[in-house]
Amino acid sequence: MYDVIQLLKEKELKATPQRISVLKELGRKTHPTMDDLYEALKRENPSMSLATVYKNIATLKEKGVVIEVNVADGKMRYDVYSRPHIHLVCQGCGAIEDIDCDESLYQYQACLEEKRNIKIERMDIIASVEFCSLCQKEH
Amino acid sequence: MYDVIQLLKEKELKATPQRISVLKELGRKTHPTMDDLYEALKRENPSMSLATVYKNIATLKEKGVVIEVNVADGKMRYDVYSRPHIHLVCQGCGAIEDIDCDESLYQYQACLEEKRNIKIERMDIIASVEFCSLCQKEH
DNA sequence: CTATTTGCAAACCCTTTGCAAAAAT
DNA sequence: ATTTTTGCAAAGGGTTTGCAAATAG
Repeated sequence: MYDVIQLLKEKELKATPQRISVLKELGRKTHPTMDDLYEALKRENPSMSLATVYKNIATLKEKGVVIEVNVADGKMRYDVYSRPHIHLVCQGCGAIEDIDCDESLYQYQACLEEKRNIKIERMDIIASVEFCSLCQKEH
Repeated sequence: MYDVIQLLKEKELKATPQRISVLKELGRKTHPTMDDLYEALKRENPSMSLATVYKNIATLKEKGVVIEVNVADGKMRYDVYSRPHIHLVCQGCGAIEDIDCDESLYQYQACLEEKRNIKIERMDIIASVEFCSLCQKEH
């Protein structure tokens, strides 16, 4: 677990209780929706405002701490950025699991980046499953 | 170019002028947004309603003719499904280009499908580019 | 003739914004 | 003391829905 206060200092962001708990909650959950986040945060601080969560996410996104993943349904999901990885997305429920790149994928990516002069940010694999290991439900 | 009337007959959908032009327009453009579609369709038939386009897209989606791609910004993009392929997405503008899978990717996908007992529907690669070959602009 | 589809307007949901009060540095 | 952040409520933007009239088969 990263040091939230330290991280905020590095990014020159004020360490408000709201911001601290947003970051901590992001570290706890994997790829929560805004609703997931807000509900959890309100439980620990009932005066937490939805707008505050959105604003904090926006700020953290600008600083490169958080990335947004927008797949499967109309809802954004949020992810603390660490290293390049793949998102495996359940088409049924939108749940997301992180997968590390394997060697062949790294090679494919490097090749594509060079050929097109681009920088690959992420790779999302959208899949359907009979019994979803991501959300533990049938679809 | 596919035979639109024939396709609709196969899918047991009524061949209304609106539906026909939605399908034709989808064949003309690559990954249009709803706005792209609606604006083009209104030009050829000014009484075309936005709701009708949405409803047709929903119907065609159910029948497996059209898939939605939801990346980069809050806007859906639509794609007539043909064969498995990769979407290369420009992080700057959301433009999408189709790329065919190469052999190593097919292998990776097959391996992942077997290991996890899933069916991969598509793969989206989100990339940033200095000069976007997709939208022909700098980001 | 029957079932589907259209077009309009209203509703919906998620996200963003403006602003004055509160808090961080 | 200055600048950022909060919380509220209102606005925004894309998408969906209810319903009566029109149309396809």
